[in-house]
Amino acid sequence: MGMSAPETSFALVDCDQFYVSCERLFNPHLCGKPVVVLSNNDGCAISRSPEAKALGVQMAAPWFLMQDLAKKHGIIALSSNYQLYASMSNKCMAVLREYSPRVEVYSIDESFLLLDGLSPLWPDMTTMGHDIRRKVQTWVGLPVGVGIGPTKTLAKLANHLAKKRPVYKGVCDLQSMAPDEAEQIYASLPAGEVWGVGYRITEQLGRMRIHTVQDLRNASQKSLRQQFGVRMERTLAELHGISCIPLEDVASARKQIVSSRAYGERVTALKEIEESVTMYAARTTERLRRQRSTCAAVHVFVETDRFRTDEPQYNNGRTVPLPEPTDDLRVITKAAMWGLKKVFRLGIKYKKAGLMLMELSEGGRHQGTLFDSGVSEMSSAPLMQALDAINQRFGKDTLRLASGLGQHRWTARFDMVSQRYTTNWNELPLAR
DNA sequence: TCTGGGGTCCTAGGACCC
DNA sequence: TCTGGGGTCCTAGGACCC
Repeated sequence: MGMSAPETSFALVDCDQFYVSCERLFNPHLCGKPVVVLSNNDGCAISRSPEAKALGVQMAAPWFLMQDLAKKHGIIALSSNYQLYASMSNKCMAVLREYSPRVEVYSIDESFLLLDGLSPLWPDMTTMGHDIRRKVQTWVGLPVGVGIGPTKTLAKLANHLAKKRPVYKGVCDLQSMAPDEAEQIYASLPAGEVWGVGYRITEQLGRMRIHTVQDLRNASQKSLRQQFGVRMERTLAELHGISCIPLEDVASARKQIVSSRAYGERVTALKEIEESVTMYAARTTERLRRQRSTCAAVHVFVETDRFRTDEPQYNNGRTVPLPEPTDDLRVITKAAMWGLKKVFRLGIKYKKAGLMLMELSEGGRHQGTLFDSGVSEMSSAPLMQALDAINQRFGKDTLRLASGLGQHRWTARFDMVSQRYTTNWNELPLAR
């Protein structure tokens, strides 16, 4: 009798075209039509409906280049609404936590679930996968795919199969397959589909005649390690079912916090850049406090338009050490303004500016007032519209949507009986 | 003429992820 | 005219130390 190794198992649950799916939930007229969600300044398409993908809209495609295509096929383009997506994401994650006590929220639309010890609860894990799909669809209204495997890398790959190959109907469990069946699938997948194998490495692998996932699995561990480093070595082990990337279900504090934005129009005046950097200081400091950290250095940077290759480029940044670790907005803003003056040059057309909080440490001293500028005066109109749409769609008595705006938590409530909105503004408990 | 060996810390750059 | 924003980790090389 052979002892079977205690095998660990992961699921990756990921929402299809997350941003577009959220928008469709609030506006069902968008269903079945080509839809894209755009990035800041309506720059790039960052989420595409299947219909838009079929028309050839690529991920991160510059939207101004798609105008003809959009007009011709009636592609609907929407500006992004992150507060809404974050809210929907939380709802999804709450459903997933009913399936496993160990959930790692990997991104706004993806979670890893540790499945160890759960198999007695289900006839098989594919059944569980379909149950997850059904429940998220019913309770939250969003379509998800489920991939299952003995490592996170294989669960990711399985998730890709679940979404791309109709035969799986949205759930793919690599662990339920016979080894030769799995190998056939690996031989049909390009190596670039593997988590951690990006554009550059795919190119290099191609030159080594490594084209498919199966080719990669058959490659020599030593030579991969030598050419690509320890991360690739780990990826290889994971492809062989040896789990070496653990579940991180305790969210760790950020090591750096960035806020930056490209300007809609190019900017030449210091004053305007100062205004935006003041905003970035407030945003980053809020996040800093939310995770109860302090920072010991502030990095401010400015850039010209990198796409205007016909014009001279200027990229500069300055790291300003702080006298002591702090989360005081006044100190951080002051340091940022000082650094900005050091990198600002007259006569340059700036396209982008940003701020990074560095050398973060957890705990530490929290002091001062968090907000002294007008960041909280964001428009609540889009949120109101969204709330309206949710109510129309679900017809419930009341629905609540909370959002952090500046130093306040804003909660809107819609009462279907009285047909009235009520809003609450609460002080956000950031400082201890 | 000859020009060690071992260690740490820091930074820039590269690659990846969503 | 118009091209996103926010992260992580690893490595190589230089400075510096004894």
